[in-house]
Amino acid sequence: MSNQLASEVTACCPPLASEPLTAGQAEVLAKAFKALGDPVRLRLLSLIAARGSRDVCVCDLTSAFDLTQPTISHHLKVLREAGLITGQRRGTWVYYRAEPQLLTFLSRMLETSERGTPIPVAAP
Amino acid sequence: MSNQLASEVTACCPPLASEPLTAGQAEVLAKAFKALGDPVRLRLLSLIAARGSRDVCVCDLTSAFDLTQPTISHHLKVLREAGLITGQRRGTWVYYRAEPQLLTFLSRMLETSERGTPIPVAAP
DNA sequence: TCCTTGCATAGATAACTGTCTAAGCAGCGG
DNA sequence: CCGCTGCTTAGACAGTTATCTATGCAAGGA
Repeated sequence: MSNQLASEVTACCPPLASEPLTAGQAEVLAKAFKALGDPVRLRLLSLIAARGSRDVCVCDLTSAFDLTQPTISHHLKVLREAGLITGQRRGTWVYYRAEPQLLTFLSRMLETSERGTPIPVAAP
Repeated sequence: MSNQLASEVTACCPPLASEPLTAGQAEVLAKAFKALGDPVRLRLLSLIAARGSRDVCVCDLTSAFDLTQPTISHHLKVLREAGLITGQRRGTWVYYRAEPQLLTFLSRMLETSERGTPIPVAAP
């Protein structure tokens, strides 16, 4: 799943803005961005990623939301299958941590030549 | 629409991995990532962004896909409302160009402290 | 003025998704 | 072995979305 992304996309690697994507590359990349396209998953990912290499128990994540535990589990699965996080069982609990390589990769895909321009407070 | 993103999110700005997002920030960011979560839109954006400040006629975009013109128009609208591209009519044709500021902003949101690690070719 | 071309909008429909409840599975402690 | 806790899976359902056809609108040329 994550390997699919890696194998399909490793060869390419110039940012979006430098040359057009092939249909195959776009297909694979879209899965990763789609996983980021939900506010609950974005918050989950930020909660996990903000702890770096110290992984997080699912029980700590569920308590941060007003959603049932199966719903959180579903979102974690989506993030997992996108390759953005990995889970590991230790005893009764399951711990997740972020995959910084894919995050870094996606970050570079969105880079443009236009550096140093902060987002405007308001556009005309 | 794009202003909503700007106003909600300008104040924050540390990357995902540095501190957890608030629910409001996640809501707004998710809209932008959701727009990127479709292979057709990713290819459209890359076709547009790859030309930098030289904008692209819609007619050139539709011919690159095996989809009807209204479908392409729909995807362009999604990208437009996400603030990723802007359109301008000149005579009979409509031309689009990318908004590098938002792309740069999203890129920074995905940055991690782990720099310089390329994506692996295959994971175990 | 009318016709043609380029693009957007409207409406319909099949497919997907986010959420819930219910049930199942893995460990651990009695 | 039994029951409890933490998490995942299954199934249902409402809301969303990607695509199409049909239509509308703007601009330019005859």
